Amino acid sequence: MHTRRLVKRSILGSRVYAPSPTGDGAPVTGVVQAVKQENSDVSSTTSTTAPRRNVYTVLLQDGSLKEFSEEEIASGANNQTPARGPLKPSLKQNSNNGFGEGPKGEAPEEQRLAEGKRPGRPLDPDARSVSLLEQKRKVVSSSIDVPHARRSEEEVDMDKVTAAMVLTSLSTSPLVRSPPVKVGEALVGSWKDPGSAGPLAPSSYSSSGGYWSWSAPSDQSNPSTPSPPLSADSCKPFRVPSLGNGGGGAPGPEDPSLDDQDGSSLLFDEPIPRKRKNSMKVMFKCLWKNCGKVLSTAAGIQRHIRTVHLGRNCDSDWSDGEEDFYYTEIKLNTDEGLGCPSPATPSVLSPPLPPHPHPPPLSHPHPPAAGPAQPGGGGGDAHRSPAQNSIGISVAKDNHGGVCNGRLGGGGGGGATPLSRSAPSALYLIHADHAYQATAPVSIPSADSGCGGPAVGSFTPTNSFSISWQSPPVTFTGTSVSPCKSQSFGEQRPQTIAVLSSPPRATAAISRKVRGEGKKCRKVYGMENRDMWCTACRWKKACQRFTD
DNA sequence: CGTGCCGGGGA
DNA sequence: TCCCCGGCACG
Repeated sequence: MHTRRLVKRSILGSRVYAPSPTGDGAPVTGVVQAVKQENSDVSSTTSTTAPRRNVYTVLLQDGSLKEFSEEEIASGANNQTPARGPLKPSLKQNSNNGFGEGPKGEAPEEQRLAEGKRPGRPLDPDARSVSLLEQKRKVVSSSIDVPHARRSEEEVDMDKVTAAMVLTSLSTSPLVRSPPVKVGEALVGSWKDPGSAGPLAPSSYSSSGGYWSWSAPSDQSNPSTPSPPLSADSCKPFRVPSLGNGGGGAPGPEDPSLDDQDGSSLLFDEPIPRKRKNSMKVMFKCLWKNCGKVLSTAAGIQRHIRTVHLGRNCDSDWSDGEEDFYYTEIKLNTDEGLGCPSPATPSVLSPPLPPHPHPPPLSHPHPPAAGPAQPGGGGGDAHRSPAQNSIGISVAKDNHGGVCNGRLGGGGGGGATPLSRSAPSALYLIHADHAYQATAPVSIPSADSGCGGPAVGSFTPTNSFSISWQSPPVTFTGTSVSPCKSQSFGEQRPQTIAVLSSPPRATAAISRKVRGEGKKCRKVYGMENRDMWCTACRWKKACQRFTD
């Protein structure tokens, strides 16, 4: 297919680690500017094992150009990587993964993940995928990095960053669960037999979070559980069957439905106290400061980020995965929350803007505006540095209390780990919307859940949150959360999850928004001028014009 | 009782 | 998506 072409393309511009030119041992990152091949083996481009030597011209951070051999680049950073060729495998992977295909971020991650999880894969050597993963991590984490200032620090945080990164992308790839259902509809039965709970309704995706109850047992306690059918064929099957999207085509319309389905279905894994039609919605929110753009599809948001913020409009195919970090998956109980972006609400914009010492990131002109007070973020143009790091993931939403935040950040108030840093921005955005729900950092009533034991496997952020979000605390209080249903990352390190685990469950401020004291349209204009009201008022919604 | 607004429903 | 309204909580 187009594999080869993609490969070529993706190598240039790739970020790689290279041995420090100064010899101090610290690897540096650079961008591949050119590739030269020194061997005659070039002809056999396809073989991964063929010993051929490439020389990569790498543009280092300091702006200098340097040439490295594959080995150099490899040893520079991937020394713990079990793989052989440092670049080659990854490149191949990239292309295979459909890196440039469309909704990247989606398939690739899960593929890797799936591969990693599934033992005994005959086809692709695990090493390869692993190495890719490794490489990708490095790559992205380096590129995601903010100003150059904090180099060393970054190195330290690399792990967290990368971990979170992976989570991020995972969170946007619901497909990881879908294969079993879609591919093997007939097989479903066999999977759920291990008594892994019946909620799995084969025929309806949206009915329950069957995926999760399925995945857990099969992974942990039920070694005997038959592995998913598609394991036979390594990567591609994932996408094809689940998306029904044929070749690396347009992600477009299909995604939303998938996402939504997945998202919502997962949410209802546990017996939700009540109905509610379509209260949960998975959205993807751009985390660039002042850009609260919310799209319903991962692909969409990625495209948005790529074109608008990263300035990569021309070649929509090309992506190094950076977008993944600039958006977050969020769940909305109702779209209302994020919905009210700008509507003539001067007051909304006026709140004190926190100082933003950040110099605009290279190559992106950013007005010195600040993001926080922006609710819907419908906010204007402002392209800003991404919210410090979008690793907040869907979690972000729950960071209100910040109660637990400290935990993960190591308690450091000023903690500047990428993770903790990510929280604030996201928090702002959401907080603005649900301020009323978040009051003070109240801890969860429950004894063992909540912040106390976020790391406890059973506590899953995204889901439980979304669910408990509006339901009375009571429902949540207990351990209502079922063991395994983190919406976005079933099999993630609890650590990261911990971040999310600061559930919004403020015992207080449950009910409704405090009644606004300020004047509302009704008062201001009176009934007779109803047409002058803001639409919200007209519709008996929370007034948008005179917010408090 | 007036008001703000949530939740839900109709077109 | 736009619009309306029942109904609840608050003051």
